[in-house]
Amino acid sequence: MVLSTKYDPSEVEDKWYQRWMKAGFFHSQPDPLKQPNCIVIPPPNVTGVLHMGHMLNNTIQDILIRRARMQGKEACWVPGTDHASIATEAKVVAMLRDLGIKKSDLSREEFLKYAWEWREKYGGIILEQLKKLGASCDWDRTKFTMDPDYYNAVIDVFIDLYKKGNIYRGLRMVNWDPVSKTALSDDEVHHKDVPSKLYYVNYALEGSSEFITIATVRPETIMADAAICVNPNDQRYTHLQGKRALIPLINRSIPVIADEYVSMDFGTGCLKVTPAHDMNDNELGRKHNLEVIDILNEDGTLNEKAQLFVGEDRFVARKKIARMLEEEGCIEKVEDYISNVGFSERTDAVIEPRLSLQWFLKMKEIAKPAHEHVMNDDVQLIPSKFKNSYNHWMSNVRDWCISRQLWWGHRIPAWYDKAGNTVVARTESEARILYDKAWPQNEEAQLVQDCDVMDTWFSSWLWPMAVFDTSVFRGDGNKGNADLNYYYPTSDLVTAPEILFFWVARMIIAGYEYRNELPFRNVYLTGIVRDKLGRKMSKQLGNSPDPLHLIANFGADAVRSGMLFSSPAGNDLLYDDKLIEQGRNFANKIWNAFRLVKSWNVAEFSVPGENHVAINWMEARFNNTLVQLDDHFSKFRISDALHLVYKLIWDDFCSWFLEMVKPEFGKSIDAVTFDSTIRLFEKILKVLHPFMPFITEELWHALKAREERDCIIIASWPQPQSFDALILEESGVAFQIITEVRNTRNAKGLSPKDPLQIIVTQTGFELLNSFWPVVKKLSNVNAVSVDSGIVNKAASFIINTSEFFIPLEQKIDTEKEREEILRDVEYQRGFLSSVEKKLSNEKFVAGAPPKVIDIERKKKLDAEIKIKALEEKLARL
RNA sequence: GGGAGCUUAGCUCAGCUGGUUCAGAGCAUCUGCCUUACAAGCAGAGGGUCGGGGGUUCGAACCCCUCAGCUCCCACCA
Repeated sequence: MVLSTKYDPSEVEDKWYQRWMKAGFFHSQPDPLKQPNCIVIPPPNVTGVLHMGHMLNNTIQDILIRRARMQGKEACWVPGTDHASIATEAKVVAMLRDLGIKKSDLSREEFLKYAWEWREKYGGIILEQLKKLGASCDWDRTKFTMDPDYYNAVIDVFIDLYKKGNIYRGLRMVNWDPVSKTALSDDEVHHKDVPSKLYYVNYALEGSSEFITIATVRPETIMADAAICVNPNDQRYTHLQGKRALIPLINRSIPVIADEYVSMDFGTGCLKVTPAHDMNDNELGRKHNLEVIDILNEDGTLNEKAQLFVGEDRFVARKKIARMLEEEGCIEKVEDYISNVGFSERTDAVIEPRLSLQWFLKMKEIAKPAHEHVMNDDVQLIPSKFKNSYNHWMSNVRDWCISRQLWWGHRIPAWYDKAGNTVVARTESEARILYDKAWPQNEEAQLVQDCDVMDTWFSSWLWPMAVFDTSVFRGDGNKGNADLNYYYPTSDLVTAPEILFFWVARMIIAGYEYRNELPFRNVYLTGIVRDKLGRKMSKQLGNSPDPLHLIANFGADAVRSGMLFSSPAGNDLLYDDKLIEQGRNFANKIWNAFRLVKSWNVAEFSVPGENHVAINWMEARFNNTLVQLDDHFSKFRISDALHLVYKLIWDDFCSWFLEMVKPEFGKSIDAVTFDSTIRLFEKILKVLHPFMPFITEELWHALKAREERDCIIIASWPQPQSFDALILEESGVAFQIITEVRNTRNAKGLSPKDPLQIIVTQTGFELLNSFWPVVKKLSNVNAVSVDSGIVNKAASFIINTSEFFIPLEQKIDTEKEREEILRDVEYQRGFLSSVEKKLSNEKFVAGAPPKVIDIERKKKLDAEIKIKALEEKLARL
């Protein structure tokens, strides 16, 4: 069979993925004889499509899980999707809009029906895409955060935390979108600078002719004012504290209070406090027990409490009020001002800070164990620099607003009567029982369930436990099922640093709350994938390549390794097509190494002869690399690990080893060398497998005939074996000589085909030991002679103080030679003098460790010998 | 405004406890090669005052101070 010189991944990849699935290699179940190694996937949005961030993330997880599997651990990678309430609901709303259906025209049940249909249709796409990448997930365990049992678990947790007194309902400022009439999370609000006006408004001081002037960009909110506030250290206003002022136009009396929050150098140093319509004012109001006067309707128009312009839109009202204030003479002046305004990501409406009833989880107590166990490294963050921001966040943790004004999600299990009496229960009938017990006199009262759903993170924070067992959250002392007890705590979590607080911290909190245990031991935080301009790759910007196209064009192996070439933990990955090409080229290199080996004729009864050195050397090199490789893995230096394997294959195996043992054209290879080569090739494929699963599996089978289930995916990870360090040292010398000879050829314009001669002293010969045959073969020297004498008319080079000569009668340019040697001597002298200076420094000799001094002495000696040799060489010319 | 981090070759980054060839790797560039596995390749080469300045030390890319520039997170000044 003629094999193409180009590796074609297209058929190979699908074929092997199917076979792995069919053989059940991804499947896992508790095995007491094996060590569990579990990763739960950060569940992608159910409506999502694969982007480059997912690719990187999941490649790393797959690498970890495949290596664990090969190490004989019970490797379990649990996949799944997140219902992503906000994102999904937005998509469904948009889809309905295209159909001419408004969400407001639908009942909750009707809307959810559409949402579930949508989920059925598109929810599995992203998981199918992961398969293309080669993700070796245990697909039988696929979980969705709104699976019925998962749904109930989330409800159970809400009820449990409510019973414990950790969940409460309260008024809070939210980002209100007056167009879609819903609260938004902070992430959905974008701040923009907009030119606006700063109005200086005079408030009359009660019982005085004096005025207080405040500065505001929102004069329409003066009717909601609850106080005027000055800085207590502001001597201009000391006399005002404790007095009262009158709101212009409506003449309502408000107190003048003092708080250091007010900056003295902004505006006039007097602040109007409007607790209902500003986040900071609200805090201030709470601190000073101010009245909250909400003058806005949910659509952004003014209500009766405003007294003026009732029913007018806030922006219309602003202009009218400003004019009215002007007419009344209450405006001191108006300045142009750039104000930072929040806009809705979805409707682009100006966000209105608005008070509303929301559910909260008290965080301070519940977060304590999660805080401690990260700080003491029970849960290890990689890279550890994230501990700092984790610490900062956990030290200042605020109560978590867990309700959202949406329909798609886990509905809050709270029921209210008309008076606002509240019961929390799993079902309406349970709620009824609780209610009747608590308010027996209200038998006839209607109970209505809360309309809101819970924050998405309030379900995904249970993920590492809930994927195995959703029954442990009932608070009935359930100790969990066999899977949970076996796989939990999981081993590693791989995710993006952006959600360290949203998700990771909360999973740790839930882990300690419901299992008194950490959810995972290591958190590997990947970087963000950016384009060449440093922008985050996103669908909106359209700057992200389609991962599936990349896989189709280059192969999953190439995409995986390409991304990994340049992505240290916690550092952003600057995406470049070049990276993927590098991955593809790498796959091709391996393919061609295979083609070479495949082409060999094996002579059955021959002896390895001189190939012994090559085989021993490659074994040593492999084992040496393996030790470093395992070390990199233990520290999650995945990119470094790949670089190591890359070098092992490209440089050591292909450039050196295969060239060493490659038979001359037309000749056959001896059986021992051939078998050793196959064995080494297998080992190399094994350590590459986690990174490039497809090509390694393909070649594993192409190298030799195998049993049905003898696949590399479950082959054993090689154990490092002791190796001959000396042989690596000797090879270093040999490789230097080969390079020098090649250089000489380059410099003298000689073809690699022209055989050369090397003459060397006895000490030089000993340096090489068994590597002479290798040198002869790879540098194409046909003879090596040992001579203690000096060779004239020769190119020469010095390695470890021994001089090597290549006789080249005609080709020597004495002048050029002399210049080069002089330059070298000069360098060596400079080096020597710096070493001597160091050694003659008493403080150095007294202070430095003996090891370091010995090294310096040796450097001195070597330099002296080298200079002597160079000078002799010079004399000869 | 609060917090964290970064600055090393043209680019992306390693450099672990201050001490061997420690100034590195990959990519890119340049030179010569279609040599019988691979031009998606082979053999070589050049390229850096380790952001600036100061200090500690026998010794600093690494520790301290300072200045400059960049990035991220949190809170966003009426």
